[in-house]
Amino acid sequence: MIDAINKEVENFLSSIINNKKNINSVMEKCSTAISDDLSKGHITTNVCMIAASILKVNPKKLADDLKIRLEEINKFDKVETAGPGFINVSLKREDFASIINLINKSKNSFGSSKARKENKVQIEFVSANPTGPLHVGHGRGAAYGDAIARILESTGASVEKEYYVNDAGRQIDILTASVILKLIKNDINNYFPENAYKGEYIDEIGKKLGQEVNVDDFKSLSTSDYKNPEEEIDNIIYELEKLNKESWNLIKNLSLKEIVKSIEDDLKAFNVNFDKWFYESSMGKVDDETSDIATSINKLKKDGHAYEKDKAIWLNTDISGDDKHRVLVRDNGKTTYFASDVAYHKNKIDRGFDKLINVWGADHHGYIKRIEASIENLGSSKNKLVVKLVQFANLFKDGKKIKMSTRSGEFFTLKNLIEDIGSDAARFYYLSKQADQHLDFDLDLAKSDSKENIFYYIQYAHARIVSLEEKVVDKYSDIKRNITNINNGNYIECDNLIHEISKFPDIVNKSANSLQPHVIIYYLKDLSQLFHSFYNDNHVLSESEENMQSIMECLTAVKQVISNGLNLLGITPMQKM
RNA sequence: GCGCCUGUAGCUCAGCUGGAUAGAGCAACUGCCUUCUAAGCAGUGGGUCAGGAGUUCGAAUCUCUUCAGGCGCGCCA
Repeated sequence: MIDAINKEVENFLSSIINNKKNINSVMEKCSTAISDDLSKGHITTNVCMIAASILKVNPKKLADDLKIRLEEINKFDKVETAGPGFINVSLKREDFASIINLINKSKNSFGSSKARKENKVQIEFVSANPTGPLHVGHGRGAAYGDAIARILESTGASVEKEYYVNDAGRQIDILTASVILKLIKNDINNYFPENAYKGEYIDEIGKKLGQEVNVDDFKSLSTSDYKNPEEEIDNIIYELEKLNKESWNLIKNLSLKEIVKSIEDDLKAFNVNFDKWFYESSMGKVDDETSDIATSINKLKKDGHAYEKDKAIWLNTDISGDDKHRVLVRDNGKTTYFASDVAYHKNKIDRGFDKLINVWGADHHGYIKRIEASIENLGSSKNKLVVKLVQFANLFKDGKKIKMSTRSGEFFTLKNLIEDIGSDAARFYYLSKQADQHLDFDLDLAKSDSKENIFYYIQYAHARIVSLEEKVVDKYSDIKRNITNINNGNYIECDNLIHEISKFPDIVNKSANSLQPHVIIYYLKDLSQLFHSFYNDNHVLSESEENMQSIMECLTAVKQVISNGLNLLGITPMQKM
């Protein structure tokens, strides 16, 4: 029906505007959509106000003219002008109610579209260093990345979810050293450097490796005084590696494997599954000329974007407006983390994605420009890359902020969170606010049984409908489903619900275009509110059988929309509460 | 100093590609369970949309500016 209006609007515009370009511009800017609520008809358009600003005429006058045209095509129940120049269209009842049948026929696919079928999208998210368990900060990135993957997929994109494993840098050496030191602690007087990882998980990895590795050679480690913690840990790594290179590498690989496995398990428990785990180490080392990392650096050098200065190799990042040039290869010959990332993004682009979405912690925002520069310098367009920043989440329990301290190894992990409130509630609250804004996450609220807990409020609506469906079948085992009494206007109590569910496809598109899952959450809250209100005002089981047939068709559609919305967020709808 | 984000009801937040009287929950007060799940519903009160200027027929929304808060600015990852 919106299409029918749009078609007539276009005819109308071409009769008053003689410039094709201006017509297109008006069509693009104006909005013809489901109205906010029924007091404004079913469908509303602001096209007259947009056109008026170009034509410099009175928008109300345009609206009066368009109204007459819309009435002439005889497809609608009522056409009205309103306010400064809106046109509100009321549909015929059977057109209005037809959405119920559409939803119940489309089922899971209602709300999805093919709007962006050409888009091959890659989303890289979480990508936490594999040096410890995921904490609640990572959880937010995980919930967000996974949700936008689902939402984009439902709007026709082909999405690949990828985790970038930083397994090549110094952090992994520190991890390895930490594990070894824990294993030999009795032989070295419980010596433990300040900068090593201290968490319990280090002991656990040690225990798991116990039989498989031989740590005797490491026991002769000499511990002397160091000037600072940084130097200390670097020297310990150097010494340990020298004592037994083979064991070192074995422990390194096994520790990494353990950690990645535990990260993967935590994410699975969080209903997040990656399509690909990309290892930084798979891009090789700079001294191997055929490696990804060497070829990208060499290409940058050859094209004059990278140069040598003070024995280091620098990338010229002027093209993106970065404040200074960045080091790719240090004066000691080792590549930087940035060099890996340059090669990684080249790798991603070479894999042929139309769009790359990086979900990063907000503390990385200063990093965006240099990556954009590298993409441009490697001959691609930085417009392919979209970086979404995710702010940290503060957790509150008993009204107090939960302290995060990574160094000591004592922190509230994602696993703790899932055990505490469940994966679904955790995902829901992570997604309840725009990702790039600070989130105060109240654990007590997430478990509370009041309306303030929107998660349960929405689930409750779903569960209530499930329960009603069962009760109705108990009463009339052979009840037929149809919407006759809604179509003929004998039953109008569902109208608000019908109007609300018809908005869902627009909501999904809006969420996809803006990459904002919280749009869906607020919509589901509104829909649930209308449902609970309906439920209190109308005792379904006391209705006539004919009314009930219609009501249940409508409520099944409502249930379907809630379910589809929750699924886009990676949340399982509750059948019972 | 530079960059990014934020400032909307007492509190927590929606609304921000400009549009119809600025919304919701909580908290306060008042009603609704002999009937489908009260984790519910209905109602009342509560706002200089941080301040100022500009663009516009129209600004919480766009621009500039001031103030306040958060984060980031390594040859770390």
